[in-house]
Amino acid sequence: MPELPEVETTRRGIAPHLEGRTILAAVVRERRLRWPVAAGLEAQVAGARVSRVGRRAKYLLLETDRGTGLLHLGMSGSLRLVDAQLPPQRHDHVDLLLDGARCLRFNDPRRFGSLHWVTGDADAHWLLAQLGPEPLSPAFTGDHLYRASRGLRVAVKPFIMNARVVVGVGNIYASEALFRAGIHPQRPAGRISATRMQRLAAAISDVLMAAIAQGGTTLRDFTDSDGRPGYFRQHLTVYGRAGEPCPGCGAPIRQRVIGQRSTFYCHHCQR
DNA sequence: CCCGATTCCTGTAGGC
DNA sequence: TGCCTACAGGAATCGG
Repeated sequence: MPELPEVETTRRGIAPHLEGRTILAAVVRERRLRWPVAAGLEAQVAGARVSRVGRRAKYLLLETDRGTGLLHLGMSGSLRLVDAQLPPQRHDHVDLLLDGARCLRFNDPRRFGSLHWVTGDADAHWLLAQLGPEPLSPAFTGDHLYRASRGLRVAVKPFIMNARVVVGVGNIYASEALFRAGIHPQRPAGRISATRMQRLAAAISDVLMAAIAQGGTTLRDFTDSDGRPGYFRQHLTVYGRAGEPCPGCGAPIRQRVIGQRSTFYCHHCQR
């Protein structure tokens, strides 16, 4: 399920194939995604020349001379570059046909993904306007987390998964970062010291960078734009490891639901 | 404002 | 073997 490292892996995979290319046409087979694909999108896209493929949070930005494509992979979405003649398969919802007989193909079984076309400033789009800092940017610091959390009683895990606080931290990496920082996921965010928030910010950026270096995490269905899985799964310390010994103390990893999400942690090492 | 619950969707795993 | 149910989760939105 794509979190920031998986989206960044996808971005790096498709960028060389898109930048400088012209999108000849869009083919939308299924408009019912997380947000309905606008009826006029095909007309807006046709003829657009891609200058750059960017990323904001978990959104891919297809920057062109005619606007910006705003693509979210949801939790089961993937992009592949295929021959334009390759017949579409089940859940292949959108094709962007490129010059050179290639095609960027969006597949999303659960349809939690989305595609918008934005003219003007993409950062002002309603999906992006309220987002917090990028976790791998200088704006993301322990001090930011500390100040954003004062007075909040919400558990720290849903706090760091809140995109207004910091973007790109999904369920897997939230558990991993909290383990690395030695912080119990249930601890109220507003009761964590500035020093421990520094550790948490460092843990978040460290685990995300490490995951990007491994091409992301494949649990069951994530593949990059060439159809290859990511290899960070074997580096996950707590996620999906309920009952296994904690590498720090040997106590069994616990699993419980926090903020409606399955959470993994060591009761002994995380306080 | 704060925060928990609900909602969208389908593939997969587990129980019987 | 096969059916049925629970669960997975990003993130907007609703309700208290």
